[in-house]
Amino acid sequence: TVQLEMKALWEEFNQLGTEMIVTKAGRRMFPTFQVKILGMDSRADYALLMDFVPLDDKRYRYAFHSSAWLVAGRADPATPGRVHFHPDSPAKGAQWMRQIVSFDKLKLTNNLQDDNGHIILNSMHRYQPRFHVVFVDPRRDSERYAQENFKSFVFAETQFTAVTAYQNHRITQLKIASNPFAKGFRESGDSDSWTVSPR
Amino acid sequence: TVQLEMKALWEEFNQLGTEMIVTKAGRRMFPTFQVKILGMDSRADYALLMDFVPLDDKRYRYAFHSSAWLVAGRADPATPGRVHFHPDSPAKGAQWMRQIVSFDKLKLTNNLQDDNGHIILNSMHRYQPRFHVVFVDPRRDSERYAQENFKSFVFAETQFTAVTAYQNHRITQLKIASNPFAKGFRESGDSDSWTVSPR
DNA sequence: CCCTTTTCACCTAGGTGGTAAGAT
DNA sequence: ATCTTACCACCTAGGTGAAAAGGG
Repeated sequence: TVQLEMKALWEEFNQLGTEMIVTKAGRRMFPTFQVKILGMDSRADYALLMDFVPLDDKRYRYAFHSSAWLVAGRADPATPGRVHFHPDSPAKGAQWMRQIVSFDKLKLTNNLQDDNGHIILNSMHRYQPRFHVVFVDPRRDSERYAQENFKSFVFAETQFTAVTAYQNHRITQLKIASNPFAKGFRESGDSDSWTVSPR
Repeated sequence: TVQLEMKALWEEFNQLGTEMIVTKAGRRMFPTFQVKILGMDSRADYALLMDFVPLDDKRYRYAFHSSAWLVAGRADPATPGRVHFHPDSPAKGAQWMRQIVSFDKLKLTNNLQDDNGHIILNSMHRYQPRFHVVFVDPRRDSERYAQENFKSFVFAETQFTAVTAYQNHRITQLKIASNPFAKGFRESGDSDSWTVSPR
C-alpha cells in the first residue's frame, strides 16, 4: 500500500485547480510528489517511477474575468511519453519503506527537444501523475511476468494543468504561502501554517 | 585500475603537509577524494568505500616559529574504526565507470560519540585515506571469498594531519585559493587557476 | 490577444576560514 | 600554552514568482 504525503495541501490546491509551471530548463513540481510505502518485501529489489497521462483530449484557456478554465479546442499532438525513475532505483524494499520517498528531482518541461530526461508536457493541458512500483524479478524470463511484477497508484488530488505562467491568482498565492523557496514573495502574516517538515 | 583525480592539487597540498579540519558536526575533506575507475565488469555489482588508517603511533604539534610539525608524544587512544560507503553503493560496474566517483558526502569528525556515521579521527594525528572496491559476490557462501572479492588502493599523496584549526598558514592560503566555498577569503588575483571542474 | 521566454531579486540549504571565547 | 568550540560573514548552488520582453 502507498500513502500520499502532504495530502491536505494537495487537496487544498486541487480544490482551486492545481497548476504546475513548465519551463524550457525544467521546473520542479510543488507540492512535491511524496509517498510513504508499506508492505514491500524488505529484501527484494524494487524500482520506483512516475509518469503523467493526459486527463482528456482537450486544450484549455483561462478566463480571467470569470476565474474559470474553459475548453479551447482539441489537444495538441501528444508529447513524448517519458518516465521518471526515482534516482535511488533500484533499491531494497527495506530502504524504500524506511522513510518517505520524495520525487523532488523530477522536473517538468515544455521543450520537445529536451535532452535532460525531464518529463515533457503540453502547456494548457491537464495531466494525472501516476506512481509505479516495479518488482525486480530475479528470474531469467522475468519479462513474461511483467504484469504481476508491476503495481500502479493514482491519486486524483494530484492532477493539474500545465502552464508556463500561473493563471489563477489564488493558486499563485497558495504556492507563495506554502513553498519555502517562494518566501521572498510573502508580504504579511507568514503564519508558518504550511511549513513543510524536512525530507 | 583506479586513477586519483586532482592529483596535481593533492601533490601541491602534500608538499606543504596537508591538513584536514575535523569538527563536532563533521567537515568535508578538501581536496575531495575522487577517482576514475577502469576495468570493472560492467554488469557486476560493486560497493565502493573508504577508511582511514593512522600513519604512525604518534601525536603531533606544530611549531609556528619553525613552521614544522614535531612529535608530541604517543598517539591518543584509537578512534572507532569506521568506514564510509559511497552512497551510490551498491551499483553496477558500468555506472561506477561512467564518470568520476566523488566522495563528497564523506565527513570527518573528532566527536567520539558521533551519531551521524561520520569518520572519527584524532586531531593532531596523521592519517592515510584508503579506497576499497568490493565485488558483490552472487554466490551463497560469498564470505569465504572475501579476500579475492576485495581490492584496496592507497594514494600516498592524500595523507594528512587532522586538525581542529589550521596550523600551517600556507595550507590555509592554498585552501582559500583552491576551494570555491572559501572564495570569500580571497583578496587579490583570484586567478581561477584552481577552479575545480564540476562533479 | 494569448501565451512563452528571459532575467532578476529574494529565498533555502549548506560549505568556507576567521575570530573570540572556552577548555584543559 | 595549546588546542577546541561556537558563531559569523561570505561564499556556492539552485529553487521561487514577478516583470518585462518576445512571438505568433
